[in-house]
Amino acid sequence: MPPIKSISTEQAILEAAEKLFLDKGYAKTSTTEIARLAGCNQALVHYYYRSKDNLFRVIFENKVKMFVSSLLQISEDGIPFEEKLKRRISSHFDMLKANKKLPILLFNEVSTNAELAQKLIENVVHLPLSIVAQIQLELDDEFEQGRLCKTDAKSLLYAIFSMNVMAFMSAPILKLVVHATDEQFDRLLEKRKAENITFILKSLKP
Amino acid sequence: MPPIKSISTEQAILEAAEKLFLDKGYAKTSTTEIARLAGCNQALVHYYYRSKDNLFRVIFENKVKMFVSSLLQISEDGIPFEEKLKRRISSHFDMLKANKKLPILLFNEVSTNAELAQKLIENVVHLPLSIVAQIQLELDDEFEQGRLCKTDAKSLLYAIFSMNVMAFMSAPILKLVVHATDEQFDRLLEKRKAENITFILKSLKP
DNA sequence: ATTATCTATAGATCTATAGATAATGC
DNA sequence: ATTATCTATAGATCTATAGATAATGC
Repeated sequence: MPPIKSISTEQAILEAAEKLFLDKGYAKTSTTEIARLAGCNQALVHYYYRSKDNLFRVIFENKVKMFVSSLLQISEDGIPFEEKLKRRISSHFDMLKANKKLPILLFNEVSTNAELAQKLIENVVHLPLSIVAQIQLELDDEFEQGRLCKTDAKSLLYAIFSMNVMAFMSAPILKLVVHATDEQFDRLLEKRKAENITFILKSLKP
Repeated sequence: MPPIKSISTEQAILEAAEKLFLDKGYAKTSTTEIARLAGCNQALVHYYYRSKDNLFRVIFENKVKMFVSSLLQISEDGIPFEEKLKRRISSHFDMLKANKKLPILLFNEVSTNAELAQKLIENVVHLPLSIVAQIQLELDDEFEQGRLCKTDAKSLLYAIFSMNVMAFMSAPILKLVVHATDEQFDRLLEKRKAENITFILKSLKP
């Protein structure tokens, strides 16, 4: 059994790497820097994770799943559809808020590293597509009762995903443009969330 | 006067750099590789552009302006508002189609390179904000005539921007997931464009 | 003369590994 | 004995520049 202290170093490397990858991207982060932040020497990074590439994959395979599936959470029953939808948009937005830098990193690495993309995708394709079908059923039901217009579930999810993710992708630019403090920007984000919800709901009106 | 042939090498470096930066991002592209693709030796890259950093800025300052302002083109007069809006969404989408890899590159570099971000922003802040005001006027006018619901111009532009840009950001992932050929994917994109237009217009219904 | 191009190289990385030493578990 | 940690280093970059040579414009 490996002692607790060793697990802690292994973990420290993981956390340092995650922070640095998110801040600076894969290519601009060095294993030397990861080691420094983790408080150990650079050889240990390879001792535990073999290669920089592998370390990246270990960290982000789970994140990718979370990132994509967060939109497809199963929602509670016995709540009006509109309320359920509101909560879905809201919780997706909140997940992003807790992982502000994740979208850019993932999109960038997937698009500049074909091999990595392939490997990440293999583990994500089996997403809960059944939930998309479930949402489509609810949408059709609401449509037949005249409560909203005919809507394609994928289109709807795409719109939610786009608008929510874009809030955080464009944040670094926006921050510079509006010269907001972190607190002010936080309030801006909350406004953004509310607007996204309003906008999506409006698009569903019959 | 510099001879034509020299301008052509200078230009070749520029084009090689643009292609590589778009394909692999800033950090993963080396000046050696740029030179190879441009058909000259690596020292020339620095002879013409001084540093890799500067070369990047030369290329992308204009792109950034184009990227952001493409949504704010002045539209022709004497056309119904809805038609004008359709064209705006469509032409924004088409600009992105002609620069598929630009969004990811820009978002990534801005978020991982604070200094670069600052410099790029300084040149873009003076955007045609008057056009946003103009669009707001038209929206208010349409609202008063009962043709659409009360709508905030910035929110509307944000939605268009988000949904259009996301189509191209998510393309590399989507391509892998659906196993589409380039042609099939192109048709998918056209469908996406139509859906974005439909979705946006629906959200404006009174 | 001036500008463009090349060769060669300094100096700074950076990743990965070999091999020594220390710490831990049995 | 095994696992964790360290030092040291090979080998491969990569950016930027110095200095030589070739091409061009006057």
